Amino acid sequence: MKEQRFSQQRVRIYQAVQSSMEHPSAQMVYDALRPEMPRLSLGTVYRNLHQMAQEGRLRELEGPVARFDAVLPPHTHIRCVRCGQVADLAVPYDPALDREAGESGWAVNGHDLVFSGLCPACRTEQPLEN
Amino acid sequence: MKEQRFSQQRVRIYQAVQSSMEHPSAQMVYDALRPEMPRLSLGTVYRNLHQMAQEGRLRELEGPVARFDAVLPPHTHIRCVRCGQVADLAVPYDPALDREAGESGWAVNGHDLVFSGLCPACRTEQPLEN
DNA sequence: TTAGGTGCAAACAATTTGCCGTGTT
DNA sequence: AACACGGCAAATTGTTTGCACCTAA
Repeated sequence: MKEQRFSQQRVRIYQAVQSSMEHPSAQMVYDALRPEMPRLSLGTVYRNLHQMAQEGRLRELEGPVARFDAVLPPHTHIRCVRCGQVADLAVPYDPALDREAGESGWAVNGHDLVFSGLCPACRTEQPLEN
Repeated sequence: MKEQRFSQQRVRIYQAVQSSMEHPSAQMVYDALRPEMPRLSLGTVYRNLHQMAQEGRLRELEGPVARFDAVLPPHTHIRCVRCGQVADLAVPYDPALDREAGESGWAVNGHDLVFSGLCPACRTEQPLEN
């Protein structure tokens, strides 16, 4: 793997993910940093998030739009099907399952336990009629 | 909800998902049906898959590219990080977790338990150097 | 007959990439 | 100075949608 440098952009992007409670998407990180880094480009945000995910410095949560988490130990998430919000959830995550899954012929990396539903804000909204 | 008709396309699209072991994507369904339905369009495949998912006749598995499953009872999946293949996995799925998650203030729909790793084919491939 | 469905092409949205000048080491 | 990195804009990819014609009921 290539040598790593510490550009201001990379550092600030990492901090933006780490300091956010909302498991931000690339766009959210971009929006958060733009005020203080007006020349920042969205491509750079994507490049760095993806790179840090590959190095294992960030965790990428997949879905219709990718979210990022600076908390590395695997844990449970819940995603709002209406607004896309992602939050941590205090439901136990069982690493032992990975061993069990290993008997399948696959080389198992790990697993994601992701709930879905309506977040507190969205559940009170009008369900959109049709 | 609107009246449902049974167009040939919808029926064949459903059958294509049901008869496939591979949790096909829209593109895969399209490719599978094209030989026998040369005028089928990819838009129609997307429209029908999405509609049947909303009706609950299909289950949509999200990820970088959406996959569809005709087996409705929730169960465990595993996805290959290299080729994207999705398979069923004989790791127990615990519906009781949904009740537990309900204490969070969210209106919980359910959850997905998705492992990731390398499928038998990909694990023997050269890990791409860099 | 009449709503819902289809094909097609254009529109979109998320993400990736090539190029070339800049900044870190 | 060397090579990784950033900005920018164009390119890709997955998915959705508007419209005019078609078809199941």
